[in-house]
Amino acid sequence: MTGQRKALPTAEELRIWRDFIETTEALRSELSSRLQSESSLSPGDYAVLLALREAEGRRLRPSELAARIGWQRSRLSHQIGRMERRGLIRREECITDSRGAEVALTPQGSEAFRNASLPHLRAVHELFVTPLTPEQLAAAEEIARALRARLKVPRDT
Amino acid sequence: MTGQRKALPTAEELRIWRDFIETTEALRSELSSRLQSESSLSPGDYAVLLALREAEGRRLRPSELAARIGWQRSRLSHQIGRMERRGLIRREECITDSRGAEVALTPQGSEAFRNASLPHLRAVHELFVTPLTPEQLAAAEEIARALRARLKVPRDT
DNA sequence: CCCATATGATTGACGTGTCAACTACAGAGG
DNA sequence: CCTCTGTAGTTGACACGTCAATCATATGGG
Repeated sequence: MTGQRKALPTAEELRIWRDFIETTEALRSELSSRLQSESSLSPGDYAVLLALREAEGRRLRPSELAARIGWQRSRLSHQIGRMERRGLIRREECITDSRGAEVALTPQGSEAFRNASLPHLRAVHELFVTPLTPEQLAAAEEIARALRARLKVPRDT
Repeated sequence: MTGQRKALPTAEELRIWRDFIETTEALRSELSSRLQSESSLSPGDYAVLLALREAEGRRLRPSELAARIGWQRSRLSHQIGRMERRGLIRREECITDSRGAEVALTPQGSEAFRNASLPHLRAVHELFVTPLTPEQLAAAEEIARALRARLKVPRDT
């Protein structure tokens, strides 16, 4: 009833927004760069390998894999192509649906993930967990929840 | 004295981390998509246009521009090339240093920014400011500060 | 059985980001 | 003046992401 929906951020709110978004971007970028230099894996590689390791039989249908990591199918398809060239995963035909495919972890992919995992988790601890107080960590969770709630809504008038 | 520096996140901390990073990524992606569909500008375009508008004479040396928005020069150079093709900015020679160049806002670039600005700020308000309580907004600021402090440090042992 | 449509997956075009060369000029020292 | 080194900026190769189009097969209705 107040037209708040169309309101603009104040200078202060805008400053916080920029700090916040730039910081999370820098954080992502630093994690990505460490993962790359320590393990020759991109964050995308890591996400795919993680999902496959946790999957029944270390294999998944592309659609199912895409759903689990929240990607669009075409993005995954490109990623799978790149990973297959490097021998991290293997594409196989699907028995129950000849339109479909299956993505399977190779021994090399499995090993690459094992080597990457520990350093990556340490980096997450160092760069995200350590700098925050327990209260801030809890606040981060609530902030994420609040933001996510608004994002899911299609976009009201 | 406790080996904490090498510690791993707990399952709970890892969950929070994933929620947090995925949410900020989704937020960035939504903002980007709205900017694109409402104004045909990418976040990169917007950042460059904003910096130029705020610059003395609406022009900047590429290095100075890169520094202000925190980009590497090569990234900016590619961006400038794309924006020049679309008529948003213009490259000019630099009088005081013949190695150098200057990037100047064109009337079209200026107008594109004007058209993009209001809807973009509204989106920031809607998707970031509105969903958070004042306490959460303050907490977001502190969290960003804490994370940034750790990131700046080169990387201790 | 055959067709219309839906679904699984891939592809190509293109914008974007990083990294490592590379070009061209500036500026200091001989 | 000349060389040596540093700096401004660009470029090319390649990884990545999105979008729209495409291909092949599945599937339900006549």
